[in-house]
Amino acid sequence: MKKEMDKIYDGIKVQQNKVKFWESLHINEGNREENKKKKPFSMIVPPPNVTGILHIGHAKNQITLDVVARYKRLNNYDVLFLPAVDHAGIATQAKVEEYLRSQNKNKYQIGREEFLKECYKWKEKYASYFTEQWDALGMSMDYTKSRFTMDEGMVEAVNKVFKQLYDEHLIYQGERIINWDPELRTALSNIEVVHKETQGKFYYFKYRFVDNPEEYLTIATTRPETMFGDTALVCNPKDERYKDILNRKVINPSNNQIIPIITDRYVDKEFGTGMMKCTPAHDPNDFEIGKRHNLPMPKIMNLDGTMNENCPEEFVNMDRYVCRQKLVEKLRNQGDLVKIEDIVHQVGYSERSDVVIEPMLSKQWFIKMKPLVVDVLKFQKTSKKTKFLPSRFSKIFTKWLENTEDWCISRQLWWGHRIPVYTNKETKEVVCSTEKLDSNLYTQDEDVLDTWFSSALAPFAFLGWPQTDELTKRFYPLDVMITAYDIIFFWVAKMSVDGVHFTHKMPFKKVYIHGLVRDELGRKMSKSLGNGIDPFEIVRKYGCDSLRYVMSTSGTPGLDLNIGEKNYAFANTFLIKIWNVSRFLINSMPENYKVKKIDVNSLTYIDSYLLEKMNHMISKVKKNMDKYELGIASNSLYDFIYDDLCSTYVEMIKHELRSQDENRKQTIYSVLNLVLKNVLIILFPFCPFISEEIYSYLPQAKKSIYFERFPKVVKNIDSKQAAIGKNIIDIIRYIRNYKMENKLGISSKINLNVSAFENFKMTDFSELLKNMVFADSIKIVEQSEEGLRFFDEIGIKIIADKQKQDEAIKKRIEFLQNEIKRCDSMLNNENFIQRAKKEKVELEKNKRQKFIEELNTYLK
RNA sequence: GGGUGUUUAGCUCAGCUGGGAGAGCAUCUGUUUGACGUACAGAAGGUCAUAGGUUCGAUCCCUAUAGCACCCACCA
Repeated sequence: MKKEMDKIYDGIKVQQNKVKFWESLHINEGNREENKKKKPFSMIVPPPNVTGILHIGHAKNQITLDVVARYKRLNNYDVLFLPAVDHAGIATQAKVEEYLRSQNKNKYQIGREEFLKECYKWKEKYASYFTEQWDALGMSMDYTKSRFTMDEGMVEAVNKVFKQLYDEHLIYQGERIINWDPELRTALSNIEVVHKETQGKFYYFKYRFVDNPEEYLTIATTRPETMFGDTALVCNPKDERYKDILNRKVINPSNNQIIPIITDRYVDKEFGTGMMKCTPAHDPNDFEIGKRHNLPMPKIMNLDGTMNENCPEEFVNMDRYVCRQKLVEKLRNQGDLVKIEDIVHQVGYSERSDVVIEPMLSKQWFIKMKPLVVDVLKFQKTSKKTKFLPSRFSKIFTKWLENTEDWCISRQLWWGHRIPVYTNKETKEVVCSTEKLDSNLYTQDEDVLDTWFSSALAPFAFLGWPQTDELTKRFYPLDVMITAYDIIFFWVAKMSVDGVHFTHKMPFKKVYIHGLVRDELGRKMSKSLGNGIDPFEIVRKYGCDSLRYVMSTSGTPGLDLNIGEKNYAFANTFLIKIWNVSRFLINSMPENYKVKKIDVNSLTYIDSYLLEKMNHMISKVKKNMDKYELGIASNSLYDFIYDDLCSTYVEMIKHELRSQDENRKQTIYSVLNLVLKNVLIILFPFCPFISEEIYSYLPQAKKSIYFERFPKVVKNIDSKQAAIGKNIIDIIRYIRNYKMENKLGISSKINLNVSAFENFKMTDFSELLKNMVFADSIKIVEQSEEGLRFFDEIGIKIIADKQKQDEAIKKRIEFLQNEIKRCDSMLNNENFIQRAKKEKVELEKNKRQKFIEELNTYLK
């Protein structure tokens, strides 16, 4: 009993059980014994944070990866496609703390050990959510090798890397100005700070001279509360205006302390009054000045953003912004406020907590980036460099590396890789050790490492480094890293640095950068706008394939893509179309149809035409898939299915399928079977569920479409036959158009005069035209017959209403005359003849010749 | 302040070695309800941001200008 396809395409039903089915075939697993002779291909998933739910950006990224993985498998590669999740220090800790608060607890009450247990619980819970979500996206990753950035192997890798960098003096501890997040109470690296234009105020205060309080300097600041930490006023040494007052001292109006006036080249004479205040412990530039001049560096703020005991008593423990207001008020009352101006300036915010960052002097761990970066830059100048797609990102990448500063890697968190540095309790000796040291003798550094410290090791550590080289030998460097442009600096750059330093290779051969997903109006998706699209909502509505089709095929590499409901509906319509045509074709084939190879000699004109179109499509898809141009690739598939297969070919062979001509039908079956199979295989990487489902109804299908290989072109197609097929299609279009223009009605009967070359298969042709354009009778005439319209060698004359026909001919003549004029103007241009490509000139000449010939037939 | 991208049909976007402007949606007109949640056939709609330049020829290459977007940067 033949299995019947459902009448109606149900994207949700179609995907049922398939993920499990594929898993049972072990085809997603890399490096299996039976595949070791194949060429390797490797990718890792940019690990999402364990904090929760995959959003549309993840969907875009991960589906793109998956399309590539499936495509490579079809091309007989042994694909290693490795899933991972990131422990995401700050983000996860914030979530767990939030949870604790809901239980009326906090981390200090339960202690570090208990807190970490909570974090692990959290991680377990969300890591399993990810598997569910990945299944819903149809991901074909190798779960037997999945990794977590804090699993045992990663701990070993992180410690090894840390120790080596430490021993090489590339990791150091230093007292420097860092970005402090008062909300999360941790240091942040520079790239975790987002600068935003913010409405602020410029406050001007009087710094009075000690020797004459009536005389003062006007100093501007945007952060008055930092005045408590002022230890000098500074001007440029070349500033003539101030050269006479340099030996005098001024009173800091906020705390009445006496501070000197110094000079430093940093100060810009032209800016403001040319005199600025210097707060070494709370501003990176002031810090540098302070160091140069040995200024005291009092800190005036607590770690939670409140004022500390170095401030006048009335301000101690006051929030920084409350303090700002109170202080300004106080100074106004004292008569030390000159004016307040509104300004818009750039203010740094924490990427995570969105509070204003406080630059603060603090002891932290840093990686010395310069020497590491130099090696990467050297690599990028050789042939072993990593190629970026689109290539402009290569410039962005190197530019960032050239300008990067030391990386602050310590975080004052509990959740993460603890810094493997220990202090001997007695001798105070400091040691870095990859092994945990006895806590009776040593105390370990309290801080943990920046999350990106571990994810930077992903390309080789996920493959087993340093424990085993089984995978790295075969799959490292990774073939491609696919990611959005927003984490080039966070991740791609750091992976490159560690990759080059620890493996002496760039960790990936190619980096494919895609854009961010936005809404139809090009706006970022955000909670406050309520314009976000949950990818799983789409999956529930249309099924996974529609989402996958949109995510992998819309947009251009490197550019953002604007997507709305319409796109998904469009994709769904396409899938419905494929479903229906497949159902029709499969049902048209006889039960137990035995697949036969195509016999090139038995093909009709339109068979050849279709197969040649298919060949084009196959090569175009392959070419573009290999360039990661998924959108262009899928477009050619789309066009082929809609135009060539459905609208043209299937319409043309319908009547033949109903005929009694068994030989002809056998030929059609063999063509249809091949074309349909190829279409499904090519569609498979994009929309695996529907492809697998329909495939299973094909005669003599394999167990899974996975066991098919990417289609090859059909050889020995007679391109002359195909060209005639094209002529016939044009003739049909011409006749239909003629009817439209002459208001004849599409099914009105017409008569035709036809002239063709000697071996033209007239019966095929007339049969086809009867069915396609209701040609009642077809009369064969000589080439010289009056009024023939030529399609290459086939001449057509429509016999209908004489007057209307004359009009049509008149129009045609006009058109031809214009075309000839155009050709002439080109061909009469000597420059064109001399300098244009020969083929182009030839082409124009031939065109002209044809036009003239046709025109002559009318003018006779 | 520096840098990058972008500007093509009403909307969202293609246009990959410079050689007669394309798709989807939306609009309109036909035809069709025996693969198709309709589909098919067709129409309309564009000085390809603007101004120069290179070229026999420019949507495509170069220069400048403008709008939009993004990235980087310590200007008090």
